[in-house]
Amino acid sequence: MSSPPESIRRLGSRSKRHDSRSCQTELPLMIAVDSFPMSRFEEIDDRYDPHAVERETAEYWDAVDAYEQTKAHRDGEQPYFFVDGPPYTSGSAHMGTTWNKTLKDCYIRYLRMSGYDVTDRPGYDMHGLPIETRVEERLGFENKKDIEAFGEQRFIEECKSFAEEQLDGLQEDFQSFGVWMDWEDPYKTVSPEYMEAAWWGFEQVHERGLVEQGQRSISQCPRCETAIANNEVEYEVVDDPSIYVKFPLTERKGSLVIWTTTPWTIPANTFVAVDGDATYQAVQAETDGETETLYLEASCVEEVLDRGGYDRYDVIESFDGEELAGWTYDHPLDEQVPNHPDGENALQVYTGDYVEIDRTGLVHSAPGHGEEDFERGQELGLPVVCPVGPDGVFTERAGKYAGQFVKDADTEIMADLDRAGRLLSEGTVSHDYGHCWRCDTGIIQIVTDQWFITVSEIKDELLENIEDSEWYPQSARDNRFKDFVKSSPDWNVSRQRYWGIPIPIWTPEEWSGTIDEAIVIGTREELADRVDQAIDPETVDLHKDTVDELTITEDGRTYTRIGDVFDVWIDSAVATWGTLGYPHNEAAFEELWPADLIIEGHDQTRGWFWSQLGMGTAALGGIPYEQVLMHGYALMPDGQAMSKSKNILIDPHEVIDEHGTDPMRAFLLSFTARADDMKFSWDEVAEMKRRLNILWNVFRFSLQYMGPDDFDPDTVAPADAQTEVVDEWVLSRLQTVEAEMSEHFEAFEQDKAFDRLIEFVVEDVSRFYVQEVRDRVWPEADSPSKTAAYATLYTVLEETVALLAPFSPFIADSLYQHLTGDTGYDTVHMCDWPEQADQWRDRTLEADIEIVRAVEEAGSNARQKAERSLRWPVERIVVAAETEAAVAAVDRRRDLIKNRLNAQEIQLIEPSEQWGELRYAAAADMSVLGPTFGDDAGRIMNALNDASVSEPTVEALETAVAERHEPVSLTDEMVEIVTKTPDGVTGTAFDTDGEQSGVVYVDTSLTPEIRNEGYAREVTRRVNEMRSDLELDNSQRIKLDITVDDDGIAQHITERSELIRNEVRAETIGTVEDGYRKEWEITNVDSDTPVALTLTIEPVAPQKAST
RNA sequence: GGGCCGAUAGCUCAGUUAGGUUGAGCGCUCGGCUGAUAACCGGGAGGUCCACGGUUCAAAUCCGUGUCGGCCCA
Repeated sequence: MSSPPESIRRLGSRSKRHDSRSCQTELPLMIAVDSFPMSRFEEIDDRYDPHAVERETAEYWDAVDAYEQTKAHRDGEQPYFFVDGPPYTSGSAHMGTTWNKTLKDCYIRYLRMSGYDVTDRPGYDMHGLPIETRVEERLGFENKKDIEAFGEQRFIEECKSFAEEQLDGLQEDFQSFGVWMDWEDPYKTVSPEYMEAAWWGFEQVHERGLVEQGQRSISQCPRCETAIANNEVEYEVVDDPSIYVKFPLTERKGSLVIWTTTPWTIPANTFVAVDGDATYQAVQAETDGETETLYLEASCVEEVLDRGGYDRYDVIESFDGEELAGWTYDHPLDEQVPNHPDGENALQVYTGDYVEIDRTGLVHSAPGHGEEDFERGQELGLPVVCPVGPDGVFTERAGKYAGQFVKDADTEIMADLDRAGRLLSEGTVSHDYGHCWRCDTGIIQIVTDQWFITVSEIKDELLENIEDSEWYPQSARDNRFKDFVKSSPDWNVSRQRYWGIPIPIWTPEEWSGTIDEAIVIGTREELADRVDQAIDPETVDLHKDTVDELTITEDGRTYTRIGDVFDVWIDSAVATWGTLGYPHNEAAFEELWPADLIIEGHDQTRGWFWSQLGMGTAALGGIPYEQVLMHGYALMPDGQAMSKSKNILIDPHEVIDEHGTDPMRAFLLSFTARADDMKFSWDEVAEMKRRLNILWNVFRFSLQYMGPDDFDPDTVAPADAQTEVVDEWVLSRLQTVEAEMSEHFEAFEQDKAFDRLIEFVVEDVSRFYVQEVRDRVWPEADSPSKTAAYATLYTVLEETVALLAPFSPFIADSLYQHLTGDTGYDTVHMCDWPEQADQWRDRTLEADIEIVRAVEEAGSNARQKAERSLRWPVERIVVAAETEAAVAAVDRRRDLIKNRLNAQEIQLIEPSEQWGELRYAAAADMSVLGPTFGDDAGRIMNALNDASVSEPTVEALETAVAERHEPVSLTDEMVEIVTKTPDGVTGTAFDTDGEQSGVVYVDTSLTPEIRNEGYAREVTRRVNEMRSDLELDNSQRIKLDITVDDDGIAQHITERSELIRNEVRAETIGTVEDGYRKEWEITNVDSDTPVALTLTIEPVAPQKAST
């Protein structure tokens, strides 16, 4: 993505409330939404309930026109032309579409926040055979004749209303996914404006001389009676005949042997192809005493003769393939098909580069059917005979088979060949065979007249234009896409159907067949000008039923429209200008074209990515999109493809019902959008909900204090407050996260951006910062420390929800409203994307805290080993730092570590020093000691085990052994040095960036002071739990009664009663007769025995508090 | 049959650009915390990095072959 203009970048998030251009200023809205009163710091629900949040936020959006305002807010800024790839309007949104639209929404929201005026018109692909077949099914039609009987016009109406119906469903689906696009004004490929865009594009292509009519071998669906595109062919395994046929040679003895799975193409046989470089053999084969000569490729001989059931054979001669060229043969069905292909060059052997050496190495070729056969036949100037009609029925040309459906004639053809002694072998084969993607009918290859855009003529230009686009990932462009473009044939754009954009070609009576003689119409206006009938270009519909009536008379000749409609891929191919209403509206096209960005799945490489390149290049000489984000496919949890027809799918609505839209979106967006497929996972969606809940809890915590304390974020920014180390740290982290997220977004890696954000919320804000500020916000009295914490939290939260907005727009906006009330924008989606502020970025501090956290982790591990809970202070913590970075960080952040680990003192040991209280011992390795010392080894081992030395060296151990045993010479291999800590001390190593950085020792020795503090905290914790049981407000005062069944402990508690009173907001500690009583058990730390503790609390009536 | 992509802990994914002791979250398990609490924290177990072969001192990573899955093509 390119950078937005400076003027936009400079609008930092902190200044946005004073942005004079905000809609809020221009459109003072009367906001009074009963269901969503957004007064600042109002408490939020106890638990994050996605459904409630989404319902309320959607209502709120409607009430304040949030989408419209957000769009208007960027009106006139730097334009960003995003183009929506139109989903096809048959059926509802599946997980793949959901992922696709969610990605689009995420990037559009991000781009808007980054300051762009983004085009966001959604589109729908509404023409084409799939809809026709669905409508045919609905109406119970069998074939085209039913449609003709029903009436073209009525049928087109039915298709239109079916498509509109489906469109409505999709619109609802997409909105329920929280996608913000211009749902009021989608582009529809069936509208006259849009159809005109296709006409216009086609006319441009024609003017470049790239339109022609011609014969081609095409895939035909005999039921739909139309050509279908290669990518509309679905392959399925079917059983077909597998026959070896002898073609009798005319000028020499014997027969060529060919193999085919389509006996019905033999009537059209025109030549036999061989591999010029292969070796063929003449074989004398014998069966039942009769011999015959067969010609086959050498490596195929044995298998074919075996299949033919011959008793024996001899190879009598060898030929290069080249030598066979020119041999002539009799048509194998010469009696049954008298009018078979014939002529000077027909019924001969030719070389062909499509010949594969399998089966027989000789290929039966019928230019009237197969694509390769057709092309080779054209080269050779052979006649093209196709004795099959568009409905798959043999024509008169097929002789005795005329009137039969081709597949039905297979049996008879094989029988006839057999009778003539020309069937060498007959069997069946299971193989992939093409079927119509809509009606599942087996396709046939036939040659018919079709209209083409001759993209093969501009292949170099296509490949050059590809270079003008950036793909994410780029490898998809350079491998997959280029390969496809290199091998793409001319584009057959004609379909013999009804529901499509009519091809705007009018041909005269007695037309010669050349394009020069035809008329191509580009616009509605031109149509109105030239046709004989009076039509209004503003209102005319362009569908087949209308335009087929229109004639053109020029220079005394009358022209009628050809009957065909466009391949539906033409429709979406013109989307970049169709979506702008071009050519009808010129201004937007001039300003915006080509598209800045398109986002689609990798199946579109051969679909929309290609069709747009082809059409854009042929019509306008350029690629119509500059950036492509190509994502993967949505798969089932087990990695299988989803399939609607097999009912193997995850319905997005089911996911929303179960977990909510925001968690689903977060899940979808947490995957890379760069080509990899996504496996759906229910668990991960639930996990996303849990993570969003953590953010929810952070808000709950913050609002609980900011509200009652009347904190005013508009008067205190962090820069004005007395911020402390953790405040500065979390603000620095925020800047880092913002910088990283922007970087990832620019690289179209929203998944990584999202990771950074969630990690920040969970690890830094929730687990560290909130824990750290709790003590600061608890006291009721105002303090600079508390204010700084609020100001920090406010900034962090406000920017965090902005960062979250593209991912989970509902919860982000809901939290934003709770935070800003009526002081902010009406929606978080109007905010500027938070940019990092250098003033808060402090890398040293961030690195320090990383070390602090590593020390803390090791410290809490050491505490756990010593079984001393965090509630209990420890006398001291010794950090033996092993790196200079650790020394510096621990030294600088002593207080923080003290606080986090509840220690009274932090002692720092530098790498050059040794902690004097440590001792070292050795574990002997007997596998080394044994061979070295023999009998003595056991005694040396004992001496080593008893040793306790002050330095971790072999020399020190030698000395120790010498004192207990006798001097010996030890090596490093003989011993492993182990550390012995003083009594009451446990240690755990810590590391940073994978490097061991030191050891944290915790001294758990008890002192009277520690006992006072520890027992007091045991009491406060339990009292506070009881306050929670009673659901008391934070400010509620209580009376407290403490009874403990141990005089020593009672004494410790008494000595800290002041602390307890403050921590639990108790007015008095004494006898409470009538309160909430609870029995507890605490542990006497000295004797490790349980002690009964009874606590009673009673809320006191609030006096008119002065606080 | 061909092209492209993927395969790493029970699950979802990092790590592959540039070879150097495989990581995270979830789940499981043990423990802790308890004024955000249906939240949160710490410890632990858990791996043939799909298989085989090659290059290399050294391969999850590079090369080759194969298997499985996905997309596209025939």
